[in-house]
Amino acid sequence: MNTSSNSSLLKGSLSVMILRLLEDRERMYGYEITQKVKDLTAGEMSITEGALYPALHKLEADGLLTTETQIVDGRARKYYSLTKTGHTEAAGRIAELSSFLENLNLVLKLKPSL
Amino acid sequence: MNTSSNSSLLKGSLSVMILRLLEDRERMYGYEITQKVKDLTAGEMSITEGALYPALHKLEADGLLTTETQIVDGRARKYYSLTKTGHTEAAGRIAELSSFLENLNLVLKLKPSL
DNA sequence: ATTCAATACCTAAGAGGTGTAGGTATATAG
DNA sequence: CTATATACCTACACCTCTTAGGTATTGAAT
Repeated sequence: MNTSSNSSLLKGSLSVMILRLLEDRERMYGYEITQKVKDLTAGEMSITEGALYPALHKLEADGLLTTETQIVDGRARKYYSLTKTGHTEAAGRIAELSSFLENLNLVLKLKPSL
Repeated sequence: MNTSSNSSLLKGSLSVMILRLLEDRERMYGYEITQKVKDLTAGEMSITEGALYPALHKLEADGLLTTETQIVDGRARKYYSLTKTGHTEAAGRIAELSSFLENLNLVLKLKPSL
């Protein structure tokens, strides 16, 4: 994936993406998240499993997600859902990131000084 | 500054901001960059010196910036400018970051699935 | 039969950017 | 004479991410 050279994430954005996806979908498993991100970005963004699983585990350890494992077609799937705290935190972190991105854009798209 | 608790940068965004500011202004010194970012973002974003100076030094070591020191009002200022390579790299990195931000927004603003 | 791709989870080690917390020094306002 | 703004710097720790593995099942292709 990523025909172009760079696919590196910006530190901190991954967990917020996970939170955002779970706000929309209620219940997702790891592999599904990687595919959903690829779908949404037309293959331009891939999240690596080495980043995803630790992020998921941390979110769970922090009490924002709960898990439920199911066997589907002979393979184990670990479904993640937002806890009540997770819903609240998700809203806050998404707002925070959005605000940061707006500020970042103010810098990136600054009007040329004459 | 930042009355609110969080002011942390997304890893990798700082050097691109520096490059972007220098595309606009030709010549800037460190302290000026911190002030410019505050101005542009109405005080909502502050870049810490502990991040700024190492970033500036790395950009210089990588050949993207050159420096010129001047004494102004009794204080030393170290002016940074884009090298020829720096101009090229700046364009590339800004495009890369912009592309990443668009993809990130695709995830953050995804339409609710019905 | 065997091999490869996709599905599905995981971890360890290391790199690298950032924040915290210092340090030095000058000019100016109170 | 002290505090604030200006102006530079570094060391250390933290934390995310990438790289590079590992295990296992299913289904398609050879």
